[in-house]
Amino acid sequence: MSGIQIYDSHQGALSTFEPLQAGRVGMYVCGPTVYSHVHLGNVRTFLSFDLIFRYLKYRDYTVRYVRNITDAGHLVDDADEGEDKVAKRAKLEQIEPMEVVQKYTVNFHDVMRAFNALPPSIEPTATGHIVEQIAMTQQLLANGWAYEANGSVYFDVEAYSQKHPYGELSGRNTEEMMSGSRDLDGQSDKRSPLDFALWKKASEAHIMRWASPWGEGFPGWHLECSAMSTKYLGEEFDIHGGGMDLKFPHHECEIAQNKGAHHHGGARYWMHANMLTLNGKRMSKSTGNTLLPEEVLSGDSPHLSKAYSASVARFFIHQAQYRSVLDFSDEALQASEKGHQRLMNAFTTLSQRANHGPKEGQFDVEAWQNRCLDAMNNDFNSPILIAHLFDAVRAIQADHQDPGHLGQMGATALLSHLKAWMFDVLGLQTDAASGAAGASSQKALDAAMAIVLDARRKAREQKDWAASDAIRDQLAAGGIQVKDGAEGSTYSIQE
RNA sequence: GGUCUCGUGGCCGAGUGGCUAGGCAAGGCUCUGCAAAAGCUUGUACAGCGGUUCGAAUCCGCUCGAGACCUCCA
Repeated sequence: MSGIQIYDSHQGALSTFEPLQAGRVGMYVCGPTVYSHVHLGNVRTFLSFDLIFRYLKYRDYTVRYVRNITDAGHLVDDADEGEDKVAKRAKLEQIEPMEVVQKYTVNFHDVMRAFNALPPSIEPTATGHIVEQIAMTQQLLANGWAYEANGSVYFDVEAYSQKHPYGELSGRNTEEMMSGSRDLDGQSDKRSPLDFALWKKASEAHIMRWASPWGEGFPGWHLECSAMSTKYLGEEFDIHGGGMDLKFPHHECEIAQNKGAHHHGGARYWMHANMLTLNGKRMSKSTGNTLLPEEVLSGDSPHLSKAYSASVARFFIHQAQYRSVLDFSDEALQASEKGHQRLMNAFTTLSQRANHGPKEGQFDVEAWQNRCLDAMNNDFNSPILIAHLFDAVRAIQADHQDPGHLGQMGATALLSHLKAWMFDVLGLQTDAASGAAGASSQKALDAAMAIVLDARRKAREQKDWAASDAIRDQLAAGGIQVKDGAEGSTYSIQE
C-alpha cells in the first residue's frame, strides 16, 4: 500500500497525489445546469466523484468538496443571441426562471440522495456569485486579457495565447482551432471566434439580468466555476473534476481565466469522468438518447425489463473504472443485481457469524485489506476493489463451513473492513436502507398477503371466526389493516 | 477534415511485456421430498495483418471498426 495515484488529464499520466496542505484536500466538481432533469449519464459522473470523495474521507483526508449549481449563464449555443438554457426552459414551462432552477435543483438533490451520494461541503450557485464574477472580469480586463465590446466582455484568447498555452488541457493549439472554427458573421462583437464571453449584455427580452459596470447583463458560463473555485478553494487547489465533455471548452477556459486573473491555473490535478453510453451512443438531453435515474428505480422505460434499486445501479457504475466508457444495458444491470445480491448475502452471513472457532484463522485479512487499498490507490480502480470483495465473499463462505478459515479475530477484522468498503466507500445500501427497493418489496408483500388473505377467506367460509379474527388481529398488530368488502378482502399498511 | 480514445471469451468489465482479474450467463458436481437458494468446479478470450522481443492482449507500424471532442451537453 502506498500513496494515491491519480490520472491527471492535464499531464495525461498517472501522478502521485500530494495535497497542497498535508491531510487536506480541496476538490471542485462541475455540477449540473438545472434546466431539466439529470439523466443517468449525469448521475454516473457525480457518483464517480462521490466515490473519490468517499475514498479520500476514508483515507482520513479532510475534504472540502465544492460542487456548483449552474443556474444562469449557460447558453443554448454560442451565437450572440444564444438563449440562456434556464430562461429558455422558463418560457417553455411558462414559469419564472428561478422556478425552473428550484424545480430541477430539488430533482437533482432527490436523485443524489436516492443514489446515496454524499452532499458536497459547499454547493454554490452561479447567481449567488455575480459579484465575484464581475470582480474576476474586472481583473481580467485590468490584466489585459479581456476587452469590452458593446456592453459585453470577452476573453481575448489571442492576446492570452501570446504568453500562455491556450489549449494546454485539451491538447489543441490556437491555429488548429482557428482553421476549424466558423467565421464570424459580422454580427458578433468578438474579435476572434475563439474568444469567449465573460460577461454578456442582456438583450431587451432577456429576463435574467444583473447590473454591472458594463450595463445590465449576465455572466458567461465558464466564469462561474473559476470564480467559485477561487472563492472557496483558493487560487490554487488540489482536484478539479467534471465530465469528459467539459474538457473543452469549459475547463480550458477556466484555466485561461484563472491564469489570466491570478497566477495559477487553479487545480493541480484535473480529473475527467467518462461517459455512460446507451445503445453505444452517449446519453444526451439534446438527442433524446437518455435514461432517467427515476426510470431505473421504477423500471418504467423501454430500455428496461424491470426496476432496479439505486444501490444496484451504483454497483453497476462502480464495476467500471471512472475513466472508461461504460455501456448501459438491461442485461448488464441484471448481472450487477445478481452480484450485488451475492455480496450483500455474504455480508449478512459474516455479520451474523457466531463467535466460535479458533482465534486466529487462515485467511490473511491484512494482506487482503492492503490489496483493496492498492486497488483504490491506483486511480480509484473500483472494479478491482470489487473483485477483491468477491475474494472476501469466498472466504466468508469457506468460513461458514469451517470457522477456522477466518477465525474469530479474522472475522471481526474482515467485517469491519468489508462494511467500510461496501457502505462507506462504494456507497452501497441494503435493500432496507434504500427505499428504492419498494417496488420489489411491495410485490413480495403482495404475494405473501394473497396467501394469508386466502387462508382467512377459507376460515371465514368455514365460519372459523376465531382463526379468521386471529389473523386479522395479528396483522393489525403488525401494522397491516384488513378491509373486508363485497369483492373480498384487501389490506393496507398503516403508517 | 482536425485532435484524441478505444476494439478483451455469450454479456458487462479489469489488466498493459512472462504469473487465475472479477461479476453475470452456460456446462458439470454437491446439497435437497420437489423446486428454489446456496456452495464447489470447468471454460483459455484479447479486431485483423506485419514488426520488435527469448517471450506481446500488453510495445511499434499499417488496415478495418467503434466512440468522444472541435464553442449545447456529466
